[in-house]
Amino acid sequence: MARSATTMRADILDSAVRLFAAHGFRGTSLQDIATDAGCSKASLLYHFTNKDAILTELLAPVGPEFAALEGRLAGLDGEEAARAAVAGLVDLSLRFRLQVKILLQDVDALINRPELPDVDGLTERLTDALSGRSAAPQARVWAWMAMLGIILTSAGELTLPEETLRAELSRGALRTLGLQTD
Amino acid sequence: MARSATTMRADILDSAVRLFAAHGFRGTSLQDIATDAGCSKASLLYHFTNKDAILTELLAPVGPEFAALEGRLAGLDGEEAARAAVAGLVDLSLRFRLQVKILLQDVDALINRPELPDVDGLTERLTDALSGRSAAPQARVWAWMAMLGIILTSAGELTLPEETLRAELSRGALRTLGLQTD
DNA sequence: ACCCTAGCTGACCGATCGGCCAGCATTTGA
DNA sequence: TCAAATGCTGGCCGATCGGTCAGCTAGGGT
Repeated sequence: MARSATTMRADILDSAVRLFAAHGFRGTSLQDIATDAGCSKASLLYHFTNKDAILTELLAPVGPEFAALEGRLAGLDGEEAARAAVAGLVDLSLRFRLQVKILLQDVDALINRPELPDVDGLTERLTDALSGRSAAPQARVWAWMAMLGIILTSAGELTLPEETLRAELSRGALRTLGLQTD
Repeated sequence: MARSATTMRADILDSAVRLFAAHGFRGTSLQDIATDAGCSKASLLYHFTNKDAILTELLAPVGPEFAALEGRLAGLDGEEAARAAVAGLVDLSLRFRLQVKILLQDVDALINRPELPDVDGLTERLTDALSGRSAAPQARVWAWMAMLGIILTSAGELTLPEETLRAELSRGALRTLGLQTD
């Protein structure tokens, strides 16, 4: 027994999340993950029932976090809700950069997974919060959520310190949404 | 001879651009394209040397258009350049929605193709145009270019009339870049 | 009438994919 | 000490991938 089951699973997930983010889910083979994790392909399938289960598990922590954010937003209204949503989503996206990238790459195939947050619900809540501010709040919400996702995935090109990135993302989001920034 | 060579090539490209945009380059097989185009897989490879050649050809019109835009921007400075870039990129992205979606889905694998525009050059030019306006203009440029791309690909969710979309995209971009909007 | 050629196809190929399984090696508990 | 359980692996399977090829069919030029 080289590594404990817990360690092995963690190593596999670490390799998988990096490779999925770099080359996409379809573009990463089980052999790629195995090589990166330093074990055999068969060993992967001993610890995980199949390739999909690996994806499910590494996305698992994302869902509850988004749900919690949505719960927090439920008690707020209008501009207050929008500002809280911006702060929350920027924070979550920074903490789950690789997962966000994976989601965006195969968004059409992954969007309806049960373990993922209800993006439609979040979008709707944001749209409601901003209603009356524009003829097309829907477009703005989509716009900055998209911006948020992609910019976080440009890790290679964007070599900004995390604090600068966080500030710029929040400012850009608030501006896009038509809210005043300090 | 069922269809002329010209018609057949056009039909194949039409099927391919839609399927690549919907399911990604890797997620679309030659058989998928053939079925959609109403011919055999072997017929595809009679008209195109390989799968990659199909992608190359349907992306071909994008490169020169972006190069032309970059040329136009070369004669401008500062805010004027930024506003022209916004208008130009919004226009191009609206005209090449499917191609932009394909590019964004496999951006890491496709970014360095010779037939594609020099995105780095464009980004650099925009960054120059905005220098002095922010501590991190690079982040803003990336942000709204990303936003622009993704928002255009959300065709299913976003059912806004093109004029509204164009106006919202331009306004959002200008705001993100820190420029005033009427 | 003829043939030549352009358009097209089914059958097939090697490579690679996700996944399965019999069995080996190491640790653990009685 | 020894058997059971756990971690792990090489080898194999069927499916599917992109791509090749010999050959069929239908017009068009002479």
